[in-house]
Amino acid sequence: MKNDVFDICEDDIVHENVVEKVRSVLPDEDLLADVAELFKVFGDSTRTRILSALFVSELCVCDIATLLNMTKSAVSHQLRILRQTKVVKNRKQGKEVYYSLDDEHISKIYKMALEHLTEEN
Amino acid sequence: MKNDVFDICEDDIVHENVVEKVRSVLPDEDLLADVAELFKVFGDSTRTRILSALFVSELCVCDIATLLNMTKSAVSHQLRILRQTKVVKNRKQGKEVYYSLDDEHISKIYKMALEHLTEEN
DNA sequence: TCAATAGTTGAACAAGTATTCAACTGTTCA
DNA sequence: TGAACAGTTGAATACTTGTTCAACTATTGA
Repeated sequence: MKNDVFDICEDDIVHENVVEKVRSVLPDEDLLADVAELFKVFGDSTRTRILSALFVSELCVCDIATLLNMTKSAVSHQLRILRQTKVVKNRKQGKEVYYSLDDEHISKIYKMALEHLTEEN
Repeated sequence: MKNDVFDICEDDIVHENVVEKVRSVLPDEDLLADVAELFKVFGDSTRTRILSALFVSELCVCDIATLLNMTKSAVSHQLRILRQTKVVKNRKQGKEVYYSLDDEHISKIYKMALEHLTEEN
């Protein structure tokens, strides 16, 4: 049987008081969108590989491409995303561009996730 | 001008010793993929909104749908993802299914991200 | 000055994903 | 028993996104 047109819950069944309580303390929608954007940056294995490399040492694009066995172009595109979100910074020296981590908070979040996945309890 | 066929760095220019050092301490590729998968779950604003609601209180699907102004179907699809990744758990009571947070580590990571975005320094 | 290399960028393509829609299950209650 | 509602699910659609490709800039060194 088909659902009602809007598939919306009935007013007398939803827990109105609970919903209102939650709504009143919920963070701003824009902030939650920012949280999602931040996590999205880490939600790609190419970028997590780049980041874990940069935890060890500053690296140029060529180094990273070699390390990950990817084209410079593909790496550069991902580095742009990491740059725009202030996760990495870069400096130019001659023909080469060196990348390193920019943000300490980000590192902590990332390492916490790694610990979460590696520890057994 | 066109790049060379594979767009790969020249052997004599890449910093071989640095690359080898980094390669030797880099976490396992599968683990880094898991990290990315974990973050991907948080990388959607619908899911971050669901999670921040569940931080406040256990809620049924109908409550969440009302709170987010979404269809039950859309919410249910996202809850499935959160269930499969062990971020939330559920219990059935009568016709209703109640969802709550499952993992304490996850909560810490999430709250750290929120702090990171809200504090100014 | 010009060839060679590092790196960036925009467009195109392919793969992945969130939402919608319709149909379905399971539970309640009259 | 059957109508009503909560919730789930698979397929379709629309949108997003990572990689490739080709062309481009900038710098070095011969």
